[in-house]
Amino acid sequence: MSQNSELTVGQVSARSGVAVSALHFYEAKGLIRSRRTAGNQRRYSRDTLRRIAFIRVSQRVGIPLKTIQRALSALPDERTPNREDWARLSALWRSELDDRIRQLQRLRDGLTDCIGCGCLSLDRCALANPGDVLASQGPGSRLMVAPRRDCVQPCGDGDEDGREAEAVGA
Amino acid sequence: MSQNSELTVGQVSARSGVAVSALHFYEAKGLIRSRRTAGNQRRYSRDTLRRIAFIRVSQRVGIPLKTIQRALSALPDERTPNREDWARLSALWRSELDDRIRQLQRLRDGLTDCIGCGCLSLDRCALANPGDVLASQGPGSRLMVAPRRDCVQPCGDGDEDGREAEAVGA
DNA sequence: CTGCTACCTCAAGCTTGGTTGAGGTCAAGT
DNA sequence: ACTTGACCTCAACCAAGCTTGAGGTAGCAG
Repeated sequence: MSQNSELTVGQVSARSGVAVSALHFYEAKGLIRSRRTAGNQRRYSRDTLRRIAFIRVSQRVGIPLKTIQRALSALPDERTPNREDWARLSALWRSELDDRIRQLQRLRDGLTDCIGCGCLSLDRCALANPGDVLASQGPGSRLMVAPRRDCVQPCGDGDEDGREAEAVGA
Repeated sequence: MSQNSELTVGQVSARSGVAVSALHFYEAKGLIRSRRTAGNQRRYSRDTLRRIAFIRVSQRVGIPLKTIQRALSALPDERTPNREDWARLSALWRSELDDRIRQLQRLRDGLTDCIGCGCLSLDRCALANPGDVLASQGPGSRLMVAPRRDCVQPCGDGDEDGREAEAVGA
């Protein structure tokens, strides 16, 4: 058995539930590293599993791989990361996560109001989060709703007219 | 002025903050519709702004465009949607949003524990959400973490060994 | 009539996060 | 020696959600 404390790519895949191709991909992106055998095969140290765990958790928080990579690169090189290292890293996402939860909650509350009034006026309802730049740091790629001007103003006041000036400002 | 209650694409873009190209895109995907002038230019009815508002909100909830499209297609054709219509639609995302908030909260709590122990053991920590299939319904495209087996088991028990059998199943 | 801007179409390109496939090697079992 | 399975590389492809660019039209001002 290859219980030599080193793992093959297949073993890592099986134990992590991450496809081999994804592991290659992560390696290409610098998220994990491997030693090569004489025959050019990858061998992973056990803490790679922890890296992968971190990657998966981070993805679920909604962090893009690039950011995860940057975070991981803060781990000590040539020393197996210890508890504290991982704790420090995990703590990084904590506030990110808090933010995202708060955003969604605001969105939900707004939406609830909106459901009540049915107007979908974004002045008063859901999207009315001016300065909500961190918003939509959603997973995947760009939703990037914020940077321009997040706010649509469909309904003026009553139901569905609204000609409240072309105050769109360039 | 084209205050004829119909809007040009540029006006809609300005008022919604959505790029003209994106509006074309939405139209191609069947999320919005337009009338054409004799000269083949698009003219939008005012409720289009509300549709766009709905689209943006939905995206922030993390709903993919295709799903949003399906939802929008439930709106009455050839009758301007009223409050109730919009309210019904918005309500659709309500539970979705609740789910996502709950997921993130669980993730946060798990992560908090994890920060304490620093082990990043996904048995006990953050990712240990078996059967969490709805998870990672994140925006953007696929994070699709769940369908296979979401759980990595990096650390056995102590710190960084863990050879708890190759119980990886299949 | 010229010129300008806003508009049109269609195709190609971009980013993220991978997967799929072709063509070839390594390592182990018989 | 041969076969099998796991592994290797590299390029191509996928889906979402757009943007960019080329080449052309519409419509208004002067």
